[in-house]
Amino acid sequence: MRILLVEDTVGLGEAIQDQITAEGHAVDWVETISHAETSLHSTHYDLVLLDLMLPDGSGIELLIKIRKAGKTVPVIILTARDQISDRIKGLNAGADDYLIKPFDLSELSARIAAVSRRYAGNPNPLLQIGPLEIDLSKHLISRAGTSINLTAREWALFEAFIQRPGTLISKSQLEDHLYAFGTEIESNTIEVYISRLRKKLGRDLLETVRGLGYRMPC
Amino acid sequence: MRILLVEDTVGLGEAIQDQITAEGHAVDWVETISHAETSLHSTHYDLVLLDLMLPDGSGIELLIKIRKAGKTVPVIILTARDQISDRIKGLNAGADDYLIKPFDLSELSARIAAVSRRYAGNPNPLLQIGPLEIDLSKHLISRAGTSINLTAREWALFEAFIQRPGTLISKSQLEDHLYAFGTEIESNTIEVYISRLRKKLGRDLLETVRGLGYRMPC
DNA sequence: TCTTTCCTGACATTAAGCTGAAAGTCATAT
DNA sequence: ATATGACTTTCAGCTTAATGTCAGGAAAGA
Repeated sequence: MRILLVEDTVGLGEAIQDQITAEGHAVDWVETISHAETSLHSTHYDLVLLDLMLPDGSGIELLIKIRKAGKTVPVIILTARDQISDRIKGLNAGADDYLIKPFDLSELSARIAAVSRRYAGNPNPLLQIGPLEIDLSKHLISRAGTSINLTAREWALFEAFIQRPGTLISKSQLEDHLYAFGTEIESNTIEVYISRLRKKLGRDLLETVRGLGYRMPC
Repeated sequence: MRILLVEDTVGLGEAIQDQITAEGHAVDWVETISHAETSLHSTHYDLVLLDLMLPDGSGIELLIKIRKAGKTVPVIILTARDQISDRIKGLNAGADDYLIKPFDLSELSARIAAVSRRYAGNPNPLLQIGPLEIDLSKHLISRAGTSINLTAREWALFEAFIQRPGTLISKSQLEDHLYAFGTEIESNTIEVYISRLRKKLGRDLLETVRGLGYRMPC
């Protein structure tokens, strides 16, 4: 895989570069948004690692530009813990995953591996679950030809089930999947979103296992 | 295997870390409950080694939290000899094994090996018991293709038998398995649940040993 | 037979989950 | 700036399922 790393903290940038290189990927490391744009124009990347605090602007802007240009390259955002609201913005803007700084390099490797499995393996994975057709890379769902729109949160929740079909997933696991570390949820948000997903995608898409969690039948 | 070591005695922590690392496992060593929680949130562990006397509380509390969150990660408790009553609490809270300090490092290795055989060996254990197929990780039971739903309590009880097939298990042991330390049961609840399990899973699944307990034939 | 232990249907109570709607956030257009 | 609309979160009332208890009957052992 060829990876573009956009990060202006030199020490962290080097560490990430070393790690990824050691795993056999090709890394281009740039420190500004403008350099990143240049690189993205001239080269095809399989993955972008994007810091949000950059000298010439916010990484979010770059992400938005990338998506507006119709590029589907997966983007993983690297963000500091105190900018959790960025997470939402990023999800809305089309990020694929998040890492909260400081993070473990092995954690980064795992996410990269996940992305490479999800995308590189089959460039346009079309899942079929029941009557639903799901295009993971484009965040599109359709049933019988008509497309269904999910909001960022709804998609994030749905994704948790897609990744582990048939598996029982507890509410706290779902919270971990939806919310950045440290975010406290003090209501039945998960239940509400389960309800919305069912309404949009079909009542029998998600099975309740009372007291334990939810499961999407394979 | 990736192992989380929660231990605040520096000397002991180092010794354990060295030993485990030498055996090829990955160890994350933290010294407080709050750090342990952080790590558990961000990373998947195959095993937790948990000291009970920690600067910011008792390891038991952490263990209870882990189990309440529905996580089944195996936990081995490291405790001093004079806190044996903790042993009871720990077992009730869902610990998998115990080591009394001071312990031999080779003893620790043996326990870790046992756990790794039990869990990591078959990541998706599919048990076959009589006509039943049991997928432990997915909490699924099926007989002749049709799936059977168990409630949380029923599953917990069934689990006790799965873990020790062929073994005679007394009613009080089953109560210990089902109920948190301190919960008093003043009725024939266990009998009722045995009855319910038999109804759902088959009459001859569980054998009554009058006056002593129950046994699941292997 | 008598006693003890166990089984199981029924039921009140409690807990978990569902969902419409209000309130709060944020992004974009005016 | 302000308004608008989309999305998110919380709340409250409701529905449904699980739980623990009891009681009467069945089975086992003496």
